[in-house]
Amino acid sequence: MAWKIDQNRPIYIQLMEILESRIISGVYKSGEKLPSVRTLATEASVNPNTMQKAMSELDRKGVIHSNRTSGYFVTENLEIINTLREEASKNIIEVFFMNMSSLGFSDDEIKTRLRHYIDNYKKV
Amino acid sequence: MAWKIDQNRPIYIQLMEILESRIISGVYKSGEKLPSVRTLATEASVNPNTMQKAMSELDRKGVIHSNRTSGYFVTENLEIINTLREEASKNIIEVFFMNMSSLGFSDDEIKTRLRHYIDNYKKV
Amino acid sequence: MAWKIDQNRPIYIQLMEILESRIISGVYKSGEKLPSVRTLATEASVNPNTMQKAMSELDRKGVIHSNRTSGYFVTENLEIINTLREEASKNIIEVFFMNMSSLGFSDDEIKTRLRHYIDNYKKV
Amino acid sequence: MAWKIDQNRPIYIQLMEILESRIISGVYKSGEKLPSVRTLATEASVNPNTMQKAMSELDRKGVIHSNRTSGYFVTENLEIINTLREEASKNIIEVFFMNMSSLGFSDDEIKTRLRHYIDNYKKV
DNA sequence: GTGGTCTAGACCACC
DNA sequence: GTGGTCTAGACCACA
Repeated sequence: MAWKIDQNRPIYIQLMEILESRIISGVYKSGEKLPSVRTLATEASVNPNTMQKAMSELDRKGVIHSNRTSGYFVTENLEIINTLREEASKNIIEVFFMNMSSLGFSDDEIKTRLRHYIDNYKKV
Repeated sequence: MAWKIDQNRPIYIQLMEILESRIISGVYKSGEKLPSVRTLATEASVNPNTMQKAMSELDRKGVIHSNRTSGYFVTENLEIINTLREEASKNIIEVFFMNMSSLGFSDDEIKTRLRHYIDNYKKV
Repeated sequence: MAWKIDQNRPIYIQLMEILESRIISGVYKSGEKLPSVRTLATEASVNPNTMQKAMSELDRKGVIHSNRTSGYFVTENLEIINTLREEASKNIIEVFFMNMSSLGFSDDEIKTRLRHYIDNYKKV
Repeated sequence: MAWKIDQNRPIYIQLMEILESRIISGVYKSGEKLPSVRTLATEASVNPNTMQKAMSELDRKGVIHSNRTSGYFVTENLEIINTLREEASKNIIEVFFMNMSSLGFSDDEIKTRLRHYIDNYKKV
């Protein structure tokens, strides 16, 4: 996922989401060192202070931790990462059902269409 | 769906999408008169010309048609509306699988989580 | 033919053309009385003086003649009408060939297409 | 054909017609680059937006296509150009017969006069 | 320099 | 009042 920022929502929140998704997907693996705040800020075209805020929030959540002098590291606690993973999954699924409902699809229709899609495109 | 416009994509395209989703979901029903171009433009906070362009494109697609002096009407051709509906459905489902995949979920994991979600929240 | 006036050419010339075409086609028959200048001017939405000029020019050409007090009449001389007819015919044919030529059609192509059209739409 | 615009019909439609006739007649050949929107607009003394509309409609019809940054090009699809050519031809012929009929010429008279004209002016 | 999009403001025909 | 068209002027991404 690229650094696509929506100006209408707090930027540091969006930075957190992107970093979390990279951790979930394994771009940044458990125990690995993250790029420096300055590097990430440049990459994302945001102020380093904003990136710093995002990372200290992630630190507070236990997702990453700093070694004071040597930068940020992804947590070694796999349970935390797993929780992120579950939350992200549930969130995407909820948004999916919401999108379908808002177009007037009933739960049954959604299930039918899902099954149809899986049978045609995700066949084993 | 409100008139939430992303400035990075052509506005008239997004207006078309929003109007289509309203037709799909039945906010504007087959054969019904739409609000006037000017009214919709004001609602969406865009220039009337931009809304006009969106609507004439929808006209060209056959989704709506104009009666010159009496406004725009949703097509009576239910097949066209149904096609829109099918496309929208497929699109949402594809985005859903793409989002899950980009977080590292395998097709099997996605199915499992879907089933779990349905069993817990969409039980009959 | 209606009173369709092109503002770029002299109006009285166009009025003459329209009146002549009505005589050629028999709307106004040989020997018949024409509507009054004032009536025709109103019909055509032009100044009565302009219509008057058109008609006195037609008078000069011998196509119509005035009885001083009782208005204008189409000439009884069928040869004059016939000449008009021949000229109009030739003119339309010339414009036709010019139009085709200006689109790049050779004389042979034009003939072929004419024959094809006649065979399909003007069969006896 | 010059840029002769009739103010009573939509200008962009007439621009389309003129551009099409230039393509049919080979002024702009298949695959060739057209002058820029702005250049053509200046030539025709119309607003660039109006010319833009004409050209994007021609794009939609498949007659020309744009390379975004390098301008518009005439389609390489000769079939499309040929279709334009056939339609234009048929249209001119129909107008010709209509004009003759409206002057009171019967189909047989039209044929006779055509033959006469061809024999005298278009002899091989 | 190219096409593409958008806004602002105006005028038209139609009913 | 409706949609439709046009002009003027501006900004953008792309190469």
